[in-house]
Amino acid sequence: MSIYVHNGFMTTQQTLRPETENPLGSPLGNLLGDDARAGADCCTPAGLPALSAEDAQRRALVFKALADPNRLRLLSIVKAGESGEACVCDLTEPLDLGQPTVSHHLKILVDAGLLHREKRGTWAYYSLVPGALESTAGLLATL
Amino acid sequence: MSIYVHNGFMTTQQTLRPETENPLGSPLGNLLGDDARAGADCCTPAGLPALSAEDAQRRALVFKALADPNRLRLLSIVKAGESGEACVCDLTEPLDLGQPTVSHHLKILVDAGLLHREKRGTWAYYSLVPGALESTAGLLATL
DNA sequence: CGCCTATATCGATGAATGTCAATCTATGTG
DNA sequence: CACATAGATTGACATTCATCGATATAGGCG
Repeated sequence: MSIYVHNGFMTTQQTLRPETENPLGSPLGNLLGDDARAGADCCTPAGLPALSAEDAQRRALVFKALADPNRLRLLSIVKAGESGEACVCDLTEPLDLGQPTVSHHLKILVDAGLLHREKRGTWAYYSLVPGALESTAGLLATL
Repeated sequence: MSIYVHNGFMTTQQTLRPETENPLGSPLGNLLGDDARAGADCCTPAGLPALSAEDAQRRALVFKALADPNRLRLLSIVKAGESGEACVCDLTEPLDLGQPTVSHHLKILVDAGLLHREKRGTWAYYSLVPGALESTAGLLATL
């Protein structure tokens, strides 16, 4: 049994555009979806994965946002700021990236629910969403 | 090549590094570039990034391994198994992916230091590296 | 030995991603 | 109003990635 006949199509690669509102809800809003099964054989037949495809997709969005060195540094700089805020002009130079690129990265972090954006006057101030990093750590603990 | 000898011990923070040295083809391969532009009007000068480029790169590797829904589900299944193990035949079906693809994902997770691979007879058994998820959570807390 | 099974690796391909230059939008200021 | 500035958006390009089919390796069995 179980010759690897894969008749599937795009079962795993749905496009998830950050353009629109998050179709899966806030990536950090929800945790905990599991059911564990077990059995015994050569391996465990293991009916269903402990993590649903949707839940995995939602969590992967957050980790995808963290999967870039420049975005990690952006978070780090924002976090390290004494006021807890930073504007784009603060973030462009230390990373040695162009302004559009930084803006793009910041958007990804905002979409992932990690950063908050507040525009005051001409400047846009970014700050860590309270508890976001802790929630993300929770995504790992509840795999 | 191959033969990843992983001396399985970790020092809380920094042990999730793959054995392979990365070529670092990143276009921003510049650090310590002290180009300072005079006149900080808008925001706090904010000094240097709290996270070095190398550290960010290393951490991003781990998050990159987590940034795929199928890999998250693989981790979940491995973790959910009562024996703490799972072999590839267990992991191929629930994800509805081909065997080479699953093997590829597993390799990425092993390289990231998240999974351990042990071959017994014909089968390869994968298990969570003890403390790996906690260490990864630590990467977030110490941004 | 030859064959079967389980897993890994290779090569190709289409999609996603990071980056920049150019441009657009909004909010100032003279 | 004209003009300058901060930031976002667009379009293009090169790189990386996820996936597959085909093949290679390696252990088990007759």
